[in-house]
Formats: sequence, C-alpha cells, structure tokens
Amino acid sequence: MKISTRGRYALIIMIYLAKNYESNNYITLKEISEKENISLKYLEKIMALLTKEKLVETLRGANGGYKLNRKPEEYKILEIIKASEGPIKTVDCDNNCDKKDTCISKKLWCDLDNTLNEFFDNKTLKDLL
Amino acid sequence: MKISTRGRYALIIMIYLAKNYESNNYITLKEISEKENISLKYLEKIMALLTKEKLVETLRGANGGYKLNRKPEEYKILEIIKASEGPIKTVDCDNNCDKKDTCISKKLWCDLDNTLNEFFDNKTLKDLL
DNA sequence: TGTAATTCCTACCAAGTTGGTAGTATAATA
DNA sequence: TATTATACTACCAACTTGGTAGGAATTACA
Repeated sequence: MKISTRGRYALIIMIYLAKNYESNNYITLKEISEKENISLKYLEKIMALLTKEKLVETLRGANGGYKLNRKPEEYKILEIIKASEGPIKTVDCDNNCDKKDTCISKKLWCDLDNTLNEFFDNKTLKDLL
Repeated sequence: MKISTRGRYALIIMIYLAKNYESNNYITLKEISEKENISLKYLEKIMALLTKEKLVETLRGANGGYKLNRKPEEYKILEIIKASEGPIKTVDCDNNCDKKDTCISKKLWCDLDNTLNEFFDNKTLKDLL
C-alpha cells in the first residue's frame, strides 16, 4: 500500500513545471534536481515515463528541457500516477483464479480500486498549487 | 499501490472463520489451507500476525485451531489490513525531510491515507458475507 | 563549425520486500 | 504416550525499489 518515489517524484516534477507554466520556458532537469534535491540521473529515469505518456513537451540540446503541454488544470493527478506507477490495481488476483466466481473479497478490492481512481481523478495539478 | 498476499490471505482467513462463527468450533489452518488452496506454512506465518494483534482466539494441540473472539460485525476490515500489512501510510516521507514545511504534495498524501483508512474502517467482516 | 548544454538510451547494482519452504519446539487431548 | 495442532526460528529465490554510470544524439549559440 505504498506510493513509491517514482510516483512522488513524478508529482514533484509536474508541480515544478506547473509553477513555471506561465513563463512558457523549457525547464531543465538540472534545475529541478538542484531545487528539489533529487539526483539528476534518477529524475531522468522518471521523466522518461512522463514523456512516454506525452505528459510533457521536451526539447533536447542547449536551452532545452521540459514544459507542460497543457494548462495545469487540464492535468488530472491520476494521469501522473498512472504514468509513473502504472495502472491502479491493488490486488494481483486475475481471471486464472479458480475462485474468481465465488470470491467474497473480490468486490472489496474492486471498490478499493474505484475509490483510488476516483480520488486521483478528482484532482488536477492546479488544485495542488 | 498494492495489497500483498499477506493482506489478501489474512482477509480470506478471517472470512473463513466468520463463516464458521456460529458453530463456535476451533478451525484448523489445515482445513483453510485445503479449502482455499493456500500453503499451510504460509498461512501459519500470516496467522501469526493476526494472533499477535489478538484478532483470533487460538488453541494448540489436538482439536485445536483458531476462532473469532468477537462477532463478525465487530471486526472492521481496517484492523485486519493493519495487522497483516502494517499501518496505512502511502508515502515514506517523514519529518526529516527538509521540505516538510513547504511541501505541496503533503496534503495530497495525507488525504489519501485518510481516504484509505475511512474506506476500510467503514466495512466490517459481516458486510462481506 | 565547434563546443557546451541537454535529453535519450542502455546497462548495471545493492538493499529490501515478497512469497514462500523447512524443521523443530511446545502444548493439548484422548 | 501418541497424535494433532499451533509457535517459533531460520532460510531462500525471485522481484522490486531506488538508485548510479557512461555515452550517444540533438540543439543553440558564439
């Protein structure tokens, strides 16, 4: 029942970019790394997850970096969590389970997943600022 | 963001005992192991967590086993989750963090923990039956 | 056109967690 | 005393987490 540092740092990155949204500048990971005190190399790895899901716009080379490609209010926290941590699926029981039709717990875990999805879907980046 | 098998199996055990609550018999792990298709040894380990928190009454030796010491409606799912998985604390950032006073994400994670606690606190074993 | 800055990509690694297994000691009962 | 259970301790393989390291590709700018 943990959010790993991937998810936590991903959110920190996105908040940082959101704060700089108005300036329309590309922000380097070096800057975020120094300001937030997180290793550059690790941020690079986490950023790869966010770019893969097209949550940010990137520019390589000198004066390059990252910026949001939408307004902060158009980013649901759910997207950021999913991109960094994977889909929300609190238990690993699948359709191969021989008890799947009679499992009493199943509804509970399903409700839990729905609750979590709703929790993160109801909030945008702007709400956090 | 996962519930491990410890939590899942703990719930399965407790549901099994709840189903047999009326009979007032001690139920062996051997029986649960066979019926639920989970290794006896692993169940023993998980059961140790539940007995430590006094969620069940145990009797060793012949005709021994486990039974609930309260009515099913008096068990909140939260207790079972906490006993098996530990307290609900979705992020590991603590008071040593140098950003703790200005951290924007903090409230989100705090809300998340509260949401989860509430989710599991609102349901009893009986609700699942 | 050269160089510095920056992202992108791949490989690697230590420590911790997960999901168990195995053996033995202890207790209760018939 | 033999049998049936739980209780306790130690061990282990595979996976995940939380990184590090090095270099290739790309871009801006002097």
